[in-house]
Amino acid sequence: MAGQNIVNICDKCTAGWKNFKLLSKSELETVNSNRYETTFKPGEVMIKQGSPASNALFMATGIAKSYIEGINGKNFILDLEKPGNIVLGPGAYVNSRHNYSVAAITSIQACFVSADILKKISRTNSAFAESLLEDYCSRAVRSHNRMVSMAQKRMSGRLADVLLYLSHDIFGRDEFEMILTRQELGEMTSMAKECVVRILKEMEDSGIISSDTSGVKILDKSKLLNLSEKG
Amino acid sequence: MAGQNIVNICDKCTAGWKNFKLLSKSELETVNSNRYETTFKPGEVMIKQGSPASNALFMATGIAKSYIEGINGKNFILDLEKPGNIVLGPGAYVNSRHNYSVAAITSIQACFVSADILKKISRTNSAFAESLLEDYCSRAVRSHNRMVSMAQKRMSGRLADVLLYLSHDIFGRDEFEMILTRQELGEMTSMAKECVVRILKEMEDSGIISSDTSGVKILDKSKLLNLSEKG
DNA sequence: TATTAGTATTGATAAATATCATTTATATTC
DNA sequence: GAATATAAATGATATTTATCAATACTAATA
Repeated sequence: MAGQNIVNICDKCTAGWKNFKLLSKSELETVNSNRYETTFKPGEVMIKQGSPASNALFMATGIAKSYIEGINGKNFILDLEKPGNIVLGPGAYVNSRHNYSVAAITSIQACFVSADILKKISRTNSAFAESLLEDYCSRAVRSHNRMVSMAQKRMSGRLADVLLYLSHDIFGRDEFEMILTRQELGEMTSMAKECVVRILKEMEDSGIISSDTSGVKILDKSKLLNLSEKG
Repeated sequence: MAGQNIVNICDKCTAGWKNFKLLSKSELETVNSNRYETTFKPGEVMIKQGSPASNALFMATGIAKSYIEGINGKNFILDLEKPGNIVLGPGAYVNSRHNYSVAAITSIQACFVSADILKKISRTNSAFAESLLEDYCSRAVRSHNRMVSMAQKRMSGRLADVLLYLSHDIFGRDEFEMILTRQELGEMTSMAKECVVRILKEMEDSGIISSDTSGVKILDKSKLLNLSEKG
């Protein structure tokens, strides 16, 4: 088994996927004896778009980005992955290829588990299968929200959405480390990095946030929510 | 049972969802005796965003649009639904609410089936559960493609994508009836209806398509593909 | 047929956003 | 600590896209 044992057995892993508790003892043992712990440094690619979707990825620690390698080498960041997340892209059930890449943003500890084993378990454990459905569906709902944000909001609204996402869904705090570069913020919001800089400055000038390269603090959440809603 | 019997029993329905063949005789009977056939006129709302996700919708004939009612009454069209499609939005596995609306574009014959019954069957029939996973995953892959299209392509590229989608995925022909208004084409591509008009005209002027209000014919598919790729 | 409502079209203009060039800051490495 | 690379910031400008206003078209209906 590769790497140091950050998680001795899956059911005791502090970052265990919530749905692992749906597994029987023997199923858990199967998963446990077929997982590969790995660590990643910031920037390292964990899953490569186009490669066979043979493994799911469980995030134990750190933050990663799921992103599509699009046109002319431009990326589009679909989502951020945090501890407790399972990353088993939809390609696993479509063409057995990863349809997006995943790369480490911070240092990461993670486990790879065979997608075939998870699929097999889902065939005999219906609660587990349903939990996979719930996972895909949650991501679908979030995708839909992203699409509306992109289609119907102007830059400040889209950037407000990402700041609220970081604050609420990733860090759970109003003050957080800015783990994304301006470039990456642009790849999440469909805007040029220079525009990210300008809009952040505007938000700072109007007292909505305080911000430097390394962190953001939300000073006036209601104004930020207003920006998000008014587009 | 409401409406006239366009589909006598589900396993014989000519527009049957491909995954119905995974059901046992008794499961099929359960579905069959708990479905409600309905017809819709163009424009009628079949599923309303925000309402309880108590039913799935099976498309028997006609074309519908799945759309999110977004900001300031603006819609965003997620997808078109054609015969053979099942529409069981992801909300069914998230918060039991429909997270988007579905409305008839053409005249439509469809069946409603209880979402609870489908969920229940999926718990004992793992092949059926897996087919649901495949369905959600296919839609996820398409969502991702849409997002890249919106984020990284200019208007002509996005509109090319929609024309190719209509041609390839909905009609299966190079010449097809234009069932969407310019407004709706804009709601699929995130552009103003006036711009849709102008880009269509440009495509016509450059010999890529011929087009009038009622129909489109793709004259030069390679140029259209090129537009789609070059953004 | 006249009327009406919705849709499509067109041109002019305004607004939003991207790009380019340059400078400054920050971090990393030797 | 100097050298280098990467990211951030800034201003000027070009491009893209939306909006507005007006007109033409189409289809349904009284």
